[in-house]
Amino acid sequence: MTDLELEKFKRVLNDENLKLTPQRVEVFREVCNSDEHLEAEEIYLSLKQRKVNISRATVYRTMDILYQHDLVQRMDIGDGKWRYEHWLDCHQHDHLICIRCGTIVEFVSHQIEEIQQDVADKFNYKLLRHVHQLFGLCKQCRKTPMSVI
Amino acid sequence: MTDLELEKFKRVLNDENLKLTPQRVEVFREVCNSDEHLEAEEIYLSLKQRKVNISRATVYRTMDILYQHDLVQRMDIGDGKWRYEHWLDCHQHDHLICIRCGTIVEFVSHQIEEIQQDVADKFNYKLLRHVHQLFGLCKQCRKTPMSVI
DNA sequence: CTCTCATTTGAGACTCATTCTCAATGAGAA
DNA sequence: TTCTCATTGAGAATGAGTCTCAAATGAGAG
Repeated sequence: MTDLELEKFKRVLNDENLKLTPQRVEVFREVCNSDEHLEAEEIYLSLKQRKVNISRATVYRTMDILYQHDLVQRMDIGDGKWRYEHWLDCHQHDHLICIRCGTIVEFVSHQIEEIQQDVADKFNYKLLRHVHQLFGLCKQCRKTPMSVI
Repeated sequence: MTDLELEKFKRVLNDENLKLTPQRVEVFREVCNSDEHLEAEEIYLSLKQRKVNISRATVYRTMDILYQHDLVQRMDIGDGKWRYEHWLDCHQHDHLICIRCGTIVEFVSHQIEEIQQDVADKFNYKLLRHVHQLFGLCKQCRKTPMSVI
């Protein structure tokens, strides 16, 4: 977690009249220091392993604040769980997901972004955000026959 | 529900050694006769209203068969519920969703499809399916000030 | 048409991610 | 340091979806 990140978090808490608590800082640190797409439960368990005992409720509540204020990004790959990734200084990107091993690759296409905007314009929608996920088999997994699953 | 649709369903059931039961037919009919993006619970309630009492479990089980065999399409807009739409003779399309009123518009872009394929190729993934959703405000809702929510 | 039996159904228990409740604690303004 | 609300933790509650199991039933065999 960089100073910049912490500062930004403090500013958000301050602007929203929320308190800077050790629990909130630890949860934010956990997400900042990982490059994975983390589930709330994983964050909870990582903290626990580091002897930082914070309740699940607080983890969920903090992730909500972080998400609502754009300090983290979240995604849902259809299994009913949110996955979070740190987001500061990151540009928008989309995901390519291996349905067998779960590997997630990030991609960016300005061309697609332009077309998305055109589509929204065409239907008179004000475009606010999007979800774009490609599901398939990664290099490794496409080699292994399906029967091995 | 067209004869063609029913035939296709019968063929699937037959191929999979599944039985043709009145419950399965009624659930399939319900989806075929709607142009909405239906939740399982909505299907259950619509049937109930028509005095067709089928248990939730059977609705869920039938939707699963239909989805697994490509007789319906399903989508998840991030609220933890699957929404189903009938699919026969339909080409692939994506969705533009109003975050205020929930209106869903379908769109197709061959250009985006090509780029998606290029992205998958680039990372050596075998592309199997994708999720592409644009979230925004529809023509009506962008007029109304946010404070009205 | 009847028999047989594996499949299917319904009712309700269960799962699991997430949210809620509420008493106890703590941040931070004065 | 005091005061006051926001925050926390523990566990209950929620809700979509799945599972269990006894009873019912489709459909092939005779």
